[in-house]
Amino acid sequence: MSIKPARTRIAPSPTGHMHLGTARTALYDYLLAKQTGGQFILRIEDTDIKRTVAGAEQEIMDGLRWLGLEYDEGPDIGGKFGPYRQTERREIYQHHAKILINNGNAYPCFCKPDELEKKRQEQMKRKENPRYDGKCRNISPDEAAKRIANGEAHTVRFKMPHDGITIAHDHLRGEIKTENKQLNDYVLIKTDGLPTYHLAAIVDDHEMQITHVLRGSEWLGTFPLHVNIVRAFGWEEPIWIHLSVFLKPSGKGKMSKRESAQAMKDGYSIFIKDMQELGFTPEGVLNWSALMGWGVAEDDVLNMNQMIERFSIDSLTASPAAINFQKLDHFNATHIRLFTTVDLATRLKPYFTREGLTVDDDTLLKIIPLIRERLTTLDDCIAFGAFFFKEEVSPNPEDLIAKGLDAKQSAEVAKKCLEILSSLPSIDHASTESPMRSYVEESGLSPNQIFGILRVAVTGQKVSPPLFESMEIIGRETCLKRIENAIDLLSKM
RNA sequence: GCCCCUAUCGUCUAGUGGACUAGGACGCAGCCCUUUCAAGGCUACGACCGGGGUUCGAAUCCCCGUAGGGGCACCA
Repeated sequence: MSIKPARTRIAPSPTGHMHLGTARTALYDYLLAKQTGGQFILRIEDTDIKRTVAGAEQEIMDGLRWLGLEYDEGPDIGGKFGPYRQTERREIYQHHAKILINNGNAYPCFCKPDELEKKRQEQMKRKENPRYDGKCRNISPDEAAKRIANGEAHTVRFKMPHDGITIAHDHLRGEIKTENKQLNDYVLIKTDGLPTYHLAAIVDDHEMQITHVLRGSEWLGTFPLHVNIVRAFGWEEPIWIHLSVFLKPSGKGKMSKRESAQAMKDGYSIFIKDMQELGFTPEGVLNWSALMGWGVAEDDVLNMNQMIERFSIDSLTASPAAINFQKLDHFNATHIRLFTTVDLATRLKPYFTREGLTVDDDTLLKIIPLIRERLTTLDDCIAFGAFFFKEEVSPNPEDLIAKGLDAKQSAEVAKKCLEILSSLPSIDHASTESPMRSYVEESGLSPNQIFGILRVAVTGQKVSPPLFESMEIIGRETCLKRIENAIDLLSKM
């Protein structure tokens, strides 16, 4: 369905951890670019030096790559339209600010921060909208030049028209009309010579030939400003798409530090780096976040190729979406079940080794079919499979006692199991099941009681993958040893 | 306070004037399967924010409320 190649960009600020919202916007950017045969670009918006956090840029790049959102151009790989870090583009913005000054759409401002702050306070006291009063709007170019030459600190402000209305067009919301008197003479270049977002983003999007700007709806307020800046340059506008924000699970407000901490306690996070550590998969995270804000009627389990195929900016939704972590679990588990055995084994191995276990690859491959459908997150493999890689297990003695039996009776059951199993040359699934079933029949006990004792003895836990298959993988000697140990434990009670 | 955006099951959403007894997914409840836990299958419960219009006809278009969200920086 592609018309012409789209160039899209994700333009995060390196001010903290990479957020879920960034990931979703990047996903949509990526899908649009790939679908149309265009390019997806990473641009770092680091013009606020005070807020820049060391390592944040790397985290963004790592996060995008982990998600599989490979960018075609970016700070670490370059590209035709670089540099891709705004602090390295200072002259470009200076140049463009001059263009605006020269064509009467911007002016130098010499007002001091404290004096502006004072005015703002007064305006608020008078219940007026805090707005720049235009003091420097009409300083003559000659005088301005002189003061600049004298080294007087100054900013550059956009000269917003006082009259009329600005009509901006958002692809999801249609025409957004704003009275110009509501708008402000925003600062374009700060005293430190670096641009604000308003100038930098507009200039870069144009210079980098971005065709579709996808960003959060928090930019809707300054959207008319941006449109005015584009028009002041006489440039063609990109297609603007303001995505809805994510709300906390209750739907009341954005995720705050408090909710983030609570989520972390529950084993969830809205930070990409955390999600990776918590055992979520790129496939799960992508599928989940994609559907918050993108209306897919049916068949909503999608991989990257399917998303690329089906994505459309026309089916994006404008209303805010409450985060639902249960649904993340669902998508994560669903994608885990879709992985091939080898793929899943590769992904699981780090979680086992992180736990200090030595992983034998053959064993790992064998246990995948047993644990796959039991995993919600990748790190669940510890709960379901750690005992395969341990020399010994240490069951809770209480757990060895079957329901309705006492320790002595349970020990008798364990002994009988040991007797049956040790008489077999091998305890593979095929040869163990039948004699064990016969024993259940004769004993008058339930499968639950007998297999329960055996399960705890062999795996060390009450909940495990299927018993006979597990014993086969653990091996005859180890199984018998573990049952003996269980008998020992029971007889001491 | 001012400006902007949004409004369908608890949640994410489909729906673009008649095909709607409003569809799907998550969750929840029940049943089946079953040696535990899952997975799987089946069934149930569950929504058009309110009020006015427009129209033969409105979830769908308009207006007014209401609610929620976002913004009002030399931050992005």
